[in-house]
Amino acid sequence: MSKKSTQSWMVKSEPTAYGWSTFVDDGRTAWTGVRNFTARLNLRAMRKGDRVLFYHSVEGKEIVGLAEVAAEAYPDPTAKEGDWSCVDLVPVKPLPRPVTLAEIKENPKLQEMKLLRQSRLSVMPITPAEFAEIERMSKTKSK
DNA sequence: GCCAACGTTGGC
DNA sequence: GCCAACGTTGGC
Repeated sequence: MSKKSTQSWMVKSEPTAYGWSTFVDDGRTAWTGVRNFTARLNLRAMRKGDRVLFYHSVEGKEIVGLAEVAAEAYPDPTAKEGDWSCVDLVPVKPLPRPVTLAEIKENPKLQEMKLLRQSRLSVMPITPAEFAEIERMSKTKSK
């Protein structure tokens, strides 16, 4: 039998539009509104149980929590035209402390992250090494 | 099919 | 508020 591999991802959201605390209050949310082909590809590659880092863009500019894919890609009900997808996410836990964009920029191990390389992408894959590093940072005091 | 113009995102 | 990066659109 084969062990299911768990992929890691990151989604970005402006906290004024939809922040972590609202997400926690909701308990579950459909990640709708993505209108970018690369992001759509990533949404469709998500598998139930995959880990998803939740990043606050514009205000905060930090990774605040961990979520999980609860439902794989299905047609985005908010799309009036075009072929767009969404997934369902559930919050798992807040990070012990947020990991800021500034810290990520300073970490040599995280220089290849899409967050830095392609700042406009709102749904992106995270490598296992990057995920582990972010997890480690979140358990360590910021300077 | 190229490329200039324009719109959007998101950091600063 | 500005601007860089990037995606999309439309003229040719």
